[in-house]
Amino acid sequence: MSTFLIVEDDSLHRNFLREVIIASDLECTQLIEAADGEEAIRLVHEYAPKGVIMDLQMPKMTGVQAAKAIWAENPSMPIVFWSNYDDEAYVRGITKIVPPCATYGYILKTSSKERLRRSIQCVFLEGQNVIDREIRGVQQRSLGRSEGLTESEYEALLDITLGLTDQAIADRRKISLRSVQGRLQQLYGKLGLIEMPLLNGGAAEFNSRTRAVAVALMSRLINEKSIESAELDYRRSTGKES
Amino acid sequence: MSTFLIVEDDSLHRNFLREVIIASDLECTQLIEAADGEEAIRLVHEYAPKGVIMDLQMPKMTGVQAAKAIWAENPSMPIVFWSNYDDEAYVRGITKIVPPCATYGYILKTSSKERLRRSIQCVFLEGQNVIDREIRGVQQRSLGRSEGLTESEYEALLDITLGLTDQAIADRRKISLRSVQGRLQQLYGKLGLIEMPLLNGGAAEFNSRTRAVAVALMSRLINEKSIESAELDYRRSTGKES
DNA sequence: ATTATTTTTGCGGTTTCCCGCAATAAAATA
DNA sequence: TATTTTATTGCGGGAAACCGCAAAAATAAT
Repeated sequence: MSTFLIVEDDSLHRNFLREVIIASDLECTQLIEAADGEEAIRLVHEYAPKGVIMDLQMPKMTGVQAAKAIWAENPSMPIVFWSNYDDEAYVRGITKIVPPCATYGYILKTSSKERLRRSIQCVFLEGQNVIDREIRGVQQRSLGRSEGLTESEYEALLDITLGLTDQAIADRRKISLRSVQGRLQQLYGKLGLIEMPLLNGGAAEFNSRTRAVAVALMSRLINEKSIESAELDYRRSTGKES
Repeated sequence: MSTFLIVEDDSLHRNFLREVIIASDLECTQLIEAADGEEAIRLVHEYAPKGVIMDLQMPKMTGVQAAKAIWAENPSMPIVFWSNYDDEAYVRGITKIVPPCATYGYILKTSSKERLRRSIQCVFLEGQNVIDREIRGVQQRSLGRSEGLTESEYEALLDITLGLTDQAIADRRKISLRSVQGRLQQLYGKLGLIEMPLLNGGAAEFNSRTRAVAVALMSRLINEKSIESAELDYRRSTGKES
């Protein structure tokens, strides 16, 4: 007997997933459902399902975080991520935490029912990793003329997005003040903030720091969820008040 | 004969809406659908439906913008917004553009089928305005100890979110540099940025400017979509390159 | 081991931001 | 109209941020 877990907050989508799984020729004898990450973790614990299929965007806890928790206990658990977005923030988050032995899939919600069904079969039956083509593009998408961001730069981006000062970042990352500024400089360059030739002799139009956040947000390098988890992360690493 | 228009990018939700409308005892003889704002505007033009029901979050164009365009030509068109979010950014956007003579509804996607059906009937049959209770809360929700933001302050918030410098804001809004800073000061206060007593004698932990953006984002005062439309707005008001 | 390449760091100077104090100007209220 | 309240502006100083230049340190490549 095999159990599968659906993690998805929208009930319409949950029903849809249920249908697809039933139609997938998995020998699925039990189907359990969770509406958010915490519940998912609990249910995995309790039922030890054969596989999980989950939305990335959920209340309380990102799918990425939930997956991390699940994999922490159960590194080989197959997980299919079914998401609306091709945000770099998500993809980066996942590829960073997927254990070598785990099989997983990343399917966009715009995919057809057929494609989703096939992908589910590939992951849960064949143990293959399946990543939608559109996503693979994101994995090494270059932003404008430059290549993607370094881990350091991405970190710095999150830090300024949180509103930290240079000094605070320096303390946190254990590097000098000037290094922080160096990384930011690098970041600004890659985000294409420095090219404006300042046509009119007037003052600068943009503040690099805040503009960087805006650009990153608009080009989906980061998103609201990633800000929230960065915030939690920061809180945990400093004052331990929840 | 009466026509209704569904505007929604997610096909599952579109099907759901179709079902509900059909079950609503509207004398609906024709049901047309659009997957994004532009298409919606076109279809309204072409079919002159009796009413529109639309998602707020869509590709290319926010529901708010689409509604604005529709109401510009057809100020009395009844529109039901069906949205995932109770973001202040959306609510503020809508209440700013709804014409006095228009009837509209704002229903959350978490509402039950029944409630949605009833709401649709109220709007399209009875010409009532229907706003989910959870939303009404947002309309004058107070942020922390303070009341909501002024229009000026909200504007300023968007401006710094875009990454504009104080000077650029001053130019744009036709006020002095110092006024901009005054408004920001006000904003920082309302966002609760100034209370940290700076426990350790160390340097400031947060940069007010960027921190304000982070806080606003996390408390849903603004969202990604509102940034994007603010960006367009700004571009249009200055260099007119698209 | 040696040579490239990248990162980190320091110095110094300019710009921008942050904000208290206080005088107008404008708007709301009595 | 008189009075309160609120918003705008100027002044001024201290704190961050921004950034070019260039040396030292750490990494990667040959």
